[in-house]
Amino acid sequence: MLHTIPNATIKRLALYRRCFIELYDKGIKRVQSGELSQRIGVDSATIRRDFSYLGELGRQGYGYEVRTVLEAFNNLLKTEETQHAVIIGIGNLGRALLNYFSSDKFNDLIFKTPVDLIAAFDIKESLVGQQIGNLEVHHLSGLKAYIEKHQITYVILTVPPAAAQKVANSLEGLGIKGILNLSSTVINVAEDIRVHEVDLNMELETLFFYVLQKEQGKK
Amino acid sequence: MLHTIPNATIKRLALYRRCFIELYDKGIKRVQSGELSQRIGVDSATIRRDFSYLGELGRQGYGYEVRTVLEAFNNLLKTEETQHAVIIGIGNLGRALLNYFSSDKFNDLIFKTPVDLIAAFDIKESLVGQQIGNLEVHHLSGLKAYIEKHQITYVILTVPPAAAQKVANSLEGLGIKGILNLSSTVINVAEDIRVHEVDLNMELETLFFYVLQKEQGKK
DNA sequence: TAGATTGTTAATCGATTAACAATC
DNA sequence: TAGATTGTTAATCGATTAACAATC
Repeated sequence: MLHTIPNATIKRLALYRRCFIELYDKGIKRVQSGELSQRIGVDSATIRRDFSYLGELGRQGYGYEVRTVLEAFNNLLKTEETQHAVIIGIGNLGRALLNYFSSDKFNDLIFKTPVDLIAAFDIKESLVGQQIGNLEVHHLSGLKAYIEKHQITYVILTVPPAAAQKVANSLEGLGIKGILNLSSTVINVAEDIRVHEVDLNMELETLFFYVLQKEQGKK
Repeated sequence: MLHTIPNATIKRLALYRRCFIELYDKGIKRVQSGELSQRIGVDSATIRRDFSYLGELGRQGYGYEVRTVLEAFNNLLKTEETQHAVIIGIGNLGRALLNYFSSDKFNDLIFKTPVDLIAAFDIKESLVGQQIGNLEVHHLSGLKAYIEKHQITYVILTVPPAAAQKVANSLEGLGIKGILNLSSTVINVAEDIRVHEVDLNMELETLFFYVLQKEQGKK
């Protein structure tokens, strides 16, 4: 096992894990790199190479034990302190994410969730106090105190674009490690906070550019 | 101008376009590659190289005219027939996307939208006939007829994971070019349909893996 | 052992970027 | 013209993958 995982591999880890959770759910006990390749569309040599960064997970002439690989992922996800997250902005997108993440069904050896979502925030008075998913909505004014008290390290940002930078500013210096930014605008924060941006508008446009390119290739 | 745009460039095009729309909104008339680099975190040489695939957009010693670049993007987005999309699955995520895409504010020279979202589908009888955003919800049973009648080429898929493959199957052979798959599961469709997958759960996990890696690098 | 698939080597491919000539 | 920044060349870097030795 080498100890620096390349960026290209990191980007595929979540895909691998989801695939193995699906296999586990289906009761499939082992799988080979060639079969995985077909399922997820990644070259089998790339898969073997990627897995080798996580340890020697397979057995020659046999393949990979589903359970062994899932446990390797959980070891990777295991951290000294539990990681807590809050979500800010309870519009439709915020609600969708609350439903994904607040279902506390899995937290055992196989299905450890990397981050526990424990609270929701919004500026709208009418939402404050409501229960959505299984979390209570707090007012944005209490954000800083909450983050400090509960040692929050991750933030899911689903506020409108115009509010994003202001909220992002208020997150600095509180020990936040990462922001999943779904606000459709770039935010600037201190270097020590990792921002991962997803813009669904851009995703549709990227799909469109790919199709366009493919069509032009034909001519 | 070269005529095959590399994959790495295609993945950045939407980011560039969004940035230029923001600049235009702010009334900024020109911009240089170095300044762009700071805004979006892409090396200035990469930006110049990427732009050169779209034509000679800049002027030496001057930079890029914001309007000129936006027009170049719109030429790229311009297609012989208008591209229509439907959204399938009107849960919270579906609603969030409806609000993004059904606002028909922009469709001029500067802000051409690549795809027009024109209808929504769900299997729930209670939603059918309702107006969400500015679109009407149809019953899923009418999907095939609708796609054929209105020459739909793009589908935004926001159904639960368990329903995704079945819906995807029903989309084959109808002229669909691309699917934006937000259903949190891999779908298998014919080769001629491009699938672009976004899983918000995986995105959070990827952020977590990046932070983990960064922390381990420190030790 | 024989058969099969992993883990890894080495070659190939594509993407990034430093550096600078072209040129506005 | 002088100054500046693009567009592009060429070098570097990182990712992919064919091929196979290691080994279960």
